[in-house]
Amino acid sequence: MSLADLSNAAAQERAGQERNEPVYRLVVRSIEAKIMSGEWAVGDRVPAETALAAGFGVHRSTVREAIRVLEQNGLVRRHDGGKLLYVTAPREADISEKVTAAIVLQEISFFELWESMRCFEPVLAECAAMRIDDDMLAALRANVEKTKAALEDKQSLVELDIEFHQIIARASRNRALQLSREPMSQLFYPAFLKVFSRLNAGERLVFAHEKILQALATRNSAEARSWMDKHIVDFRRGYELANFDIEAPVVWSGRPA
Amino acid sequence: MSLADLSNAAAQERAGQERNEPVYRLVVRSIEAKIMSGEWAVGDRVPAETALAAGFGVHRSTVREAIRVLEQNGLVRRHDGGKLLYVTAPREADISEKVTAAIVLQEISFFELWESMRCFEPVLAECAAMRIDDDMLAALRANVEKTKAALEDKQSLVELDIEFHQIIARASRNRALQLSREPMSQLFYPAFLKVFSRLNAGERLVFAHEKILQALATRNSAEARSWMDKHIVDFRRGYELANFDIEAPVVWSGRPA
DNA sequence: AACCCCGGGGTTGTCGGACCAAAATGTCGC
DNA sequence: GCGACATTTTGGTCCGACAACCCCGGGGTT
Repeated sequence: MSLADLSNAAAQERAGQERNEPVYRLVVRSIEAKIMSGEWAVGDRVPAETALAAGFGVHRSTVREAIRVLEQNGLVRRHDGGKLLYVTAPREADISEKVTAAIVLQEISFFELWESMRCFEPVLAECAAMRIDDDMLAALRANVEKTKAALEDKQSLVELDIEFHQIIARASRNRALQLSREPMSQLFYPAFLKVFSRLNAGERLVFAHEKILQALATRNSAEARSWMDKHIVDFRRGYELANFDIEAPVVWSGRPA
Repeated sequence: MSLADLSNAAAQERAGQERNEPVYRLVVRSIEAKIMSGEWAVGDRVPAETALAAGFGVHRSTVREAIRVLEQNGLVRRHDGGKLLYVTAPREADISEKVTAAIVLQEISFFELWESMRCFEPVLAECAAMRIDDDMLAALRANVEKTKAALEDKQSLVELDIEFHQIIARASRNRALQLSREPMSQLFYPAFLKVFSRLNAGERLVFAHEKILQALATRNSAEARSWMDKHIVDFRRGYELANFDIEAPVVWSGRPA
């Protein structure tokens, strides 16, 4: 870190598009670049605010605003309960909230969400069939058993369903797809609760999950994909049967635990 | 906005999980809640920093840190060149950078990215076939014509390819899928440049694009999907033929224009 | 040697106040 | 009605300060 960094960024700016970029944003970009380029590796400790301020030749308040931005982007983080700041790779959760907010505020329809899930889930199942390991298979089996035992408890049913799909997503071993799916599922599955409250679809759900599990256990990716697709299509029918408007914007149901 | 807001948030916190949450975060949550609940509608002007500080009973610096967070989340924004802050719904671009950073720093492999694109693009093409309008069809035709004329200029070829897929994504009229695809494509298509530099694949690209365009024009969603799938699979072959390691982590190639 | 307690130093969170440039707004003359 | 000019807001940055708290190492105990 040095004084030159800001001048560099400023020069790049002059040649570029926007003039008069605030200093705190220059600081953000400067630090961002250090992290993305690997100069500051994940796990490294970030210098103290005062040190950064001195290094960049700006006031600590300015540095603090930059840090808030980086923190929000998940590029730096303080270990639970601690004060010290470390470089870190953004996590699912960092992204997920933001995508969730975007979907809600853009008033994206439930149909769009469903269509996305119909895009993701079958592919994830297909990938999972090829790559799932015994641990995850065991977890899935346990999940299905618990689901069978919870046919009466709508709330648990929904939670178990979410878990079922989450395990499959993990088993796909494709972090990019997981990243995309996570926020969707966050908004999608709560709709399950509404549907289950009106319909008695527990049996259908267990049936589908069993079929999918079986396909995964035998590493039959085509079957896994096909059953998952049926499962998702089936859910849409349930949604409409329960008399919900599929074109209505997705709604936001509070914070997670 | 009132003094009560922070006490509410603080109370919620005491009952909740984390103790000692910083005030600026309470301010964030408070404003966030106002926006998500619709109390502050999209398009409304956000009060001045001094007003907010007075309202919440905190120092202006504290409010500013909160604003940086909200700004980063895309919940508030200042209209181009202006100073005033307005409530707004997060946009693609807000999300996109963050996901991009996450993918790079998590060292996600190009294979995972490719698999994601193979998940998205065919579905997007399928949806587009059902919903594309004449304007977008015209835009696609123009794009393909320009591509034919630019067979020698690798750089333009890549840009036109990106545009081609972007138009289709828009034509799908599924904003949720677009949201997911955007960051992937941002990292994916730059790889095109590397491939095109080593292979002379312009003809194949134009051929595929023409087939896809034709399917879209005739609203044949099955064909659109199938050709797009071939197109993506084909790209992977090119990537390997050009002797790139498909398991290597995705790399970050600077800022967009 | 391993462990726990403790206190000083480092770091963050928050505050008060101040200045300037640029944007926003109001005013006036045409 | 509409532009040019004067005035008020507003955001960006800085200075300096202080308390609470974490961090880490030293010293004592087992």
